[in-house]
Amino acid sequence: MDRDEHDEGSATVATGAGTTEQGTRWLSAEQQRHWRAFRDGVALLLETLGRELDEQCGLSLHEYEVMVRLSEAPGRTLRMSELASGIGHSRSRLTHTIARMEQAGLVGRRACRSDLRGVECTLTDAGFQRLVDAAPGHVASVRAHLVDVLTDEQLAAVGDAMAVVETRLREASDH
Amino acid sequence: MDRDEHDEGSATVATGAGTTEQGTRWLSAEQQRHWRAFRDGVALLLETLGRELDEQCGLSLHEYEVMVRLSEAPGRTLRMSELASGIGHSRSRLTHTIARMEQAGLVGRRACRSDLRGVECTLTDAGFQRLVDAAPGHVASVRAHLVDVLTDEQLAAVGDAMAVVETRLREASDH
DNA sequence: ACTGAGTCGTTGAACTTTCTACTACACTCG
DNA sequence: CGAGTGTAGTAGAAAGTTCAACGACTCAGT
Repeated sequence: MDRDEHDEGSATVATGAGTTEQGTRWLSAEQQRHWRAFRDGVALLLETLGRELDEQCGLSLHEYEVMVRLSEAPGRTLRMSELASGIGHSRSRLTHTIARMEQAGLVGRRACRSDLRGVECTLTDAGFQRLVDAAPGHVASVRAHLVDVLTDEQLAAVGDAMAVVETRLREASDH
Repeated sequence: MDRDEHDEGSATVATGAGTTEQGTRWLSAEQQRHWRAFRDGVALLLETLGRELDEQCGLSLHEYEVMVRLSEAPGRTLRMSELASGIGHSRSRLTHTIARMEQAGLVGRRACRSDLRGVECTLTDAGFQRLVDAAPGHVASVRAHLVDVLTDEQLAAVGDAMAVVETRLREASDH
């Protein structure tokens, strides 16, 4: 075991083990390179955007996302589960997040009229103002580290590709 | 406030607030669409890959990444800080993660000869075998949800774009 | 109406990550 | 040498996330 390669194991792991389950379609060197670049680039980008957002205005990327969704909803209000599925968080996680944000005065909660099981969550004026203050800095970060670093074609390619990925994943989970 | 748009606030947030800091270069509708597709697609993809890996072999994506890096290193050994910076985790986080993995028998630690401050972390045989067992399933997931869903050109475009993003971010932080 | 299955949101415990402080060692420069 | 500065790794507390279980309600079938 003296090689020193990739990520997904075709060479290092498979070679090192002597025999790995046959029939695995490993990634080609090219594919591996791209997958790894994607993985590492995304990790570094998201970490950077999150850190800058936090430095600029004390919000996490998750909280920001919650506020954006609420700000766009009619009446700046959404039900907990709509919010949760919209941003792909568990209901439990959202409950905790919203509880903290409610403490901070960013959102309010009240029972839902039409469905007594439900809870409606509303962005407060203070929360909205906080978002207005935060948005320019965040957009600047997204530009600085993603949008302005790529050509229009590259950004479009990335966006289109990830849209395909997301669509497939959603199709798969809806059966 | 009756509009219902995008993400980064140019219309909803700026409009809603009446006056936002002038001079902000908001994202165009196109750019916003691509950025949002990227963000949501990545989130869903990573969540799916992590869940499948965990179901298949009880490892998190982070642990898997640690094991891959160690498996590729000479002697299957790396110093804590090399490992941490390689995968972009804080040293503290890595300490906790490695402590858990050591408990589980996946890795071992010992003091570094050349630098007495340092600690060398080694993938055990059991850990390596665990990786060998996990790799085919994980590669299958990556194929199913990313690689095989895109054309070769799309994957290359995504990989190249994210490589640029990563390079820029690293340049920026090295001053 | 009544029952049973399913959804909504919450809760508290377990677990993971982050944050802050700390010890130990390395390196540089006078 | 030895004082000062910087780096490696750890430790514990705080903050955030996941998990399993629960109470409350809805809805379809009877």
